[in-house]
Amino acid sequence: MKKSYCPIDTFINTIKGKRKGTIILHLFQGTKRYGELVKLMPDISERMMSKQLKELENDGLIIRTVFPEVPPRVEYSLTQLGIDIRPVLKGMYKGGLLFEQSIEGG
Amino acid sequence: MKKSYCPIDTFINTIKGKRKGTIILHLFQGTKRYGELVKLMPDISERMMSKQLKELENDGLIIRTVFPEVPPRVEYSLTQLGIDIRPVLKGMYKGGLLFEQSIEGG
DNA sequence: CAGCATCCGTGAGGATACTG
DNA sequence: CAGTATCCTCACGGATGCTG
Repeated sequence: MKKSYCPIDTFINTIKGKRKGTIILHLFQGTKRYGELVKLMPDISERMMSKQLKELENDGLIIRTVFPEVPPRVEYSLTQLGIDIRPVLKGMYKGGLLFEQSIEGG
Repeated sequence: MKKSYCPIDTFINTIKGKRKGTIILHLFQGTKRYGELVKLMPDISERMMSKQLKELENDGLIIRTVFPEVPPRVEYSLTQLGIDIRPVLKGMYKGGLLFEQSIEGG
């Protein structure tokens, strides 16, 4: 993650990746396994899912925990930073609903 | 603007364009002329500025008013929809600050 | 003053196949 | 199960110049 000209751009650049917002939204429900996230979001390929997850991890928003089991198990959960932006994400969700209403309304 | 799989993606897709967040932030201060916006954001080219402004207009977030004068004058202001998302944008701004702190903190 | 036209490079993201 | 590797496309955005 790189500092931008304005904090709002820092924020946008961090969460604008493909379906990142939805991934975080799902993690608000609690820790999830990789396969669970894939099933929850059938429209994104596994390549994209792992890319986005890795970026979110690098940006300090989520934690990746590997369990040394067979078959392998990997769980994803939010960091404190990820939890902190929950109200913002909720606001964005509501904002998205507003936008969609304004489409339908013409 | 196109409806997405999840409202939060609708929102992100609408404001993820280059410097759109900052443009809206400036318009919270009140109506601004095209040249004012350009001066406020020297790092983005005029081509980009007019592109972003047009997209924001198409998405129903800002209003473009042309004054039939010589020399020409064009003013940009927020629509009700643009005003409605003010708290969200403010939250994103604060979230961006959090992210930047977490960079500096390591 | 407030743009648009044109050209072009880059990288985000899609499709498919393979692996520890 | 949870990824990675490879290849490819196209639209986002940069640079520059022109116009009503």
